[in-house]
Amino acid sequence: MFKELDPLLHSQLRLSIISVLISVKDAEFSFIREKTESTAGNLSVQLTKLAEAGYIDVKKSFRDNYPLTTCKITKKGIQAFENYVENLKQYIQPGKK
Amino acid sequence: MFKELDPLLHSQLRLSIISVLISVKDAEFSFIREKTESTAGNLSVQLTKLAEAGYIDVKKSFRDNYPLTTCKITKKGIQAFENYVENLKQYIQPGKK
DNA sequence: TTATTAGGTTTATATTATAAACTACTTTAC
DNA sequence: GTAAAGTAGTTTATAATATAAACCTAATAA
Repeated sequence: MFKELDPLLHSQLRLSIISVLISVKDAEFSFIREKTESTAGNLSVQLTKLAEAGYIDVKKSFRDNYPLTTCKITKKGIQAFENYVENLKQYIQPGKK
Repeated sequence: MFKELDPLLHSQLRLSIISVLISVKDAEFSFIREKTESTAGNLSVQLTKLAEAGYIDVKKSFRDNYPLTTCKITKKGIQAFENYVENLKQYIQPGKK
């Protein structure tokens, strides 16, 4: 009856991250942090998980001598997100086919 | 930016339960168990949580000598569900204001 | 040169979800 | 009438997650 909700996406913070990344080319750590209003530690952990799953690519570089982490959603990530949203509809549109 | 997702509803099983209850007058434990494909233990725990939050009413009776647990969503539960769905849209409809 | 800030990561703790074990009966078969 | 199996759950223990606190390294400012 109910399709499984990808546990990696069914988390408020990770879903926020993907939601932010889906509509931009890429995003910096601090930008994602502001948008999602998360702590750096939590964000770091969740970005790592999403990266390990292949949902995002994380690029580490330097800018003005400081480390800079940039994230970009992958095709797999987009696919997973779209699938998640599709499955979720079963839950939130009761009665609909 | 992102509104908080009610942690009580942002759980696959509890969301399934509410999703089932929202479209029926009431439902028996075993019916919910079948629809949600959950184990009895897990279901019992999650029903208790939803009841403690006032999202559902749980009625215990007997039928044919066996215990019978019947659940019904409350106004508060409906409200919470509608609110949850509304907030969730921010996450899954990127770009839409 | 030590104090503060940037930009994170790692580790520890608290919270959740899930599964396994248990309770309290009832029915069926011997 | 009593042992075995089934119904309908609850409780407890364990595994998985999320979050926060502490830490790290290097850069800049005082």
